[in-house]
Amino acid sequence: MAKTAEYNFKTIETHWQNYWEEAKTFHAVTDSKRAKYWILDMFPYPSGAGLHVGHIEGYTATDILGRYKKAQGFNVLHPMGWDAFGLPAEQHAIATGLHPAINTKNNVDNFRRQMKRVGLGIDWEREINTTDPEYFRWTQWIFLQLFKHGLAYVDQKPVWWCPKLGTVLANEEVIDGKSERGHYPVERKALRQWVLKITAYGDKLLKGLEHLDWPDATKRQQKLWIGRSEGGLVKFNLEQGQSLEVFTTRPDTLLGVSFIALAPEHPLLKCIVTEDQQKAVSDYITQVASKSDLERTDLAKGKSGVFTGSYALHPITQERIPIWVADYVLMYHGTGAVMGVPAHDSRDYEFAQMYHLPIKQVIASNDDSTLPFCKTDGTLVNSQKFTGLTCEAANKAILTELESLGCGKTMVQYKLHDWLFSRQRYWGEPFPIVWVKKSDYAKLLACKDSPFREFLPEEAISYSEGNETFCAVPLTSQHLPLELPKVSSYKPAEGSTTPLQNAEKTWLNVRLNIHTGELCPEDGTTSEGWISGMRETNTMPQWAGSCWYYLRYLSPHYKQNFVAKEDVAYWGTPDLYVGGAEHAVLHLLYARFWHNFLFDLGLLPTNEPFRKLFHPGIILGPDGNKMSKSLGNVVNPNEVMDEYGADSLRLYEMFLGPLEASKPWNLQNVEGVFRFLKKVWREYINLDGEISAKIQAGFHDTPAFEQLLHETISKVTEAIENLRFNTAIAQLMIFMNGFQKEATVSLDSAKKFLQLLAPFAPHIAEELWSRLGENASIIEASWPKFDPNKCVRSELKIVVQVNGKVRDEIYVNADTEKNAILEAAKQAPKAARYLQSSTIVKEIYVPGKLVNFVVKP
RNA sequence: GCUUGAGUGGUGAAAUUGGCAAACACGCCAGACUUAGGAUCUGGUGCCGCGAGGUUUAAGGGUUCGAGUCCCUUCUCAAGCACCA
Repeated sequence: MAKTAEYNFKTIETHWQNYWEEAKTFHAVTDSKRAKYWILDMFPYPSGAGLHVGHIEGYTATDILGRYKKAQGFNVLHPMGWDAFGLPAEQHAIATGLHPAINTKNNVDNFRRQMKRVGLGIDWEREINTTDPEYFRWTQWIFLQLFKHGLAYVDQKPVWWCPKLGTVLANEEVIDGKSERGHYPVERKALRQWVLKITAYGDKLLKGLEHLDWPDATKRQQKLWIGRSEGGLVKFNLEQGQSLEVFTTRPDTLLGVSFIALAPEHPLLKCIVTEDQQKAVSDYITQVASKSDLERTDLAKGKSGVFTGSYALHPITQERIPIWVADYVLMYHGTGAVMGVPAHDSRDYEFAQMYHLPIKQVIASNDDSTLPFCKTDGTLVNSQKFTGLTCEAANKAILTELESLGCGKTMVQYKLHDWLFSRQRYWGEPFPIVWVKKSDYAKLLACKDSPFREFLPEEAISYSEGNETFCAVPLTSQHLPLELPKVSSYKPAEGSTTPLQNAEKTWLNVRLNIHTGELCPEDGTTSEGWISGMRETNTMPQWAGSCWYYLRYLSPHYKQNFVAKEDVAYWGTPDLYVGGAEHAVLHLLYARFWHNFLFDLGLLPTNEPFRKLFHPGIILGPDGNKMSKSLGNVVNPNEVMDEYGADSLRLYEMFLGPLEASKPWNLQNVEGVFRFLKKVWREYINLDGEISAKIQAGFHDTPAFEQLLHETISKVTEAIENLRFNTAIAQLMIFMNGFQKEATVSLDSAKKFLQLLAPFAPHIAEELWSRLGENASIIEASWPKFDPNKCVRSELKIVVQVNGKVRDEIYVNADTEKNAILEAAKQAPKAARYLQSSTIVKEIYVPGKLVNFVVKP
């Protein structure tokens, strides 16, 4: 390349980006002899809008760390991929008729090009894409493992349905009664859906959190989301014979029960409402049903309810307890019924007051017993033989009593629900499942060596329609990947719910040979060993592919398994995971679930995927609001790169503020970092395009400059380790200001500075490095070593305070004794003025820093 | 409402265990070099005051020789949760 005199970032940046690609600078190879460092970014959804400034913030941060670790001698793995299934590509397909794969490929190409333009040191040979059949082959395979082990099932319970998106959503995807994507209203609807039994991992997911180096807020959020609560299940017999169960965390308050409240959706209501209450109850249920869930859970409104006319019998006292229906009881939590203890639960108290139900205090405390008394640090009163026990003791005693009466047991309840795992979309992984009639399933069960037994669960997964029961047959490894069929439309047809039902009949209806494992389109013929079935037409949610993508980076081309044993043995799990906090109870929970599960199968060496997690803050629009199209405050990073270059963009984003802070985009500051880079260039390259004469090989730097260099090495190193890139850049600027003031600087120091700069502004660093005569990439050179001896000062500055106020400063030799320093401090002219007419009552000396005289007038 | 964070110049922000508040940068002011400056360099820039000096980390109180940092109260903002029995 021509050695220009100007800082021509365009030429430089293109040149070094090509160099890294050709030299495979960032290609990582499994090498058990070297220490590894694996940095993981949350992979992006390749949207049509291209890379935005938030992506660049996180990816630059990890790139800086990766380049730094590489210079430190680590075998660094910094891969990238695409979370490419999802709604926008599908909507684009609906609008244009173009297959989503085409749109996805264009977007991916654009994202990759932009990432290269930012200068990210990515190992592109490990690029993965969740929509690649060779990738989702293993997503489907892991699903089948879950299926085989009884962790995937179908259910008809009411689920969140979003009419606008035309699909069901998981609990975690519903925020304040609206869809996470698009903020559309959702409603409850009963549909047959696939569900993953994440609750089976509730305890493991909770316990596993303890040892993770994650932001506290994120751990707390997951903990609350899992919402483990211990308590008891209490059975109340009804007067007329049936029984109902309630879950309670407070068995100690059992003797204070004065009513029972059922959720309006509770199935028992159909048969227990007495005749004279029939109309009131049904009117009430209709009224509640017309409200959205949001309205129902709105705290601003009071509680309401209606008496059913029926009574339950208290399991211990045999008292008659009225049964009510009340909207504050939620069907989807616990048993959908609660025991009302007004004296010790604020909601029950409010309800009892409103309907004049008895309030029986059964717990009292010495210092405060105003009702409702909801704390658990009291003792029991009015509770027969349990009176006098502490709450804790009573919880156990009452549960034991209930158990012996056969109407109670201890129980752990989770707020976490099983994970709704199917979507009514086209652009997702098809389920490798075929539904067959129960009678045909029996044939399969009878065939002991059927290939279809590979993923067959112990208990059949089935659903009924009319008089027929259908059972789920898992495809075998041989059938994977099950690719998406061509469809006539990406929208569900009238009367159907899924787009895949638009596929050819030859895809939808198939025949299986239970002996050979063969699978072919249905042709209406029957012969021995063949059974007929229908494909599952739901697809998996976008979270599926992101549940295990990080593992695929380790063996992206491996055919025999989702990851190669030797690769995962070497790389383990990421040393650092960087990505947005918005996935706290979505991706970060789901991926932990899958990883824990795969660990339990013995397929992974560790149970937790992400030991260390960091959330970069959101970059806000210039107006301080979240960037959004509707506010028109979305900024385009390309414009900055056009005008100032990628190195400036990187420095700018890192210099905006602490990485974890939300901070507004403030383009004025880009000038500062651009000037800094121009200054670096000018100091190294003279007007003829040659190395500046100021940089001299073999020159001995002044001690002060050497000290500045080593302070800079120390501060930059520490700042990178702690991801405090803004302060690292400030220190680089301080160094450069000092550099500028020197008449001559050693070649050695000039090189060391470039090495410190290289992770942040890699293009200019590489360019100057090579102009200084180096042949290899700057990142191959080992990171400068900090020498504390260079920073030892012979003279110390001691601040002199009087009564805590700074009055003067003195300079002393580093080896001066304490008493001599105190004496010198007293002599300091400005300080002496304040000491003259007073008596010193105390002298404080902080070694090497300050002296404080406490005086009295 | 509950939980958890945070609040420092005109702006983005710095500040090891409590030890010189405002580093670095933007902006602004003045100057130098220039035909020119959106290039570059030099100096200044928290607030009050001509000055000596005083004063300042949301507000108030406390602990301490000493508090941006620790404790208490209040206010504001952000995030999360929101009838979870």
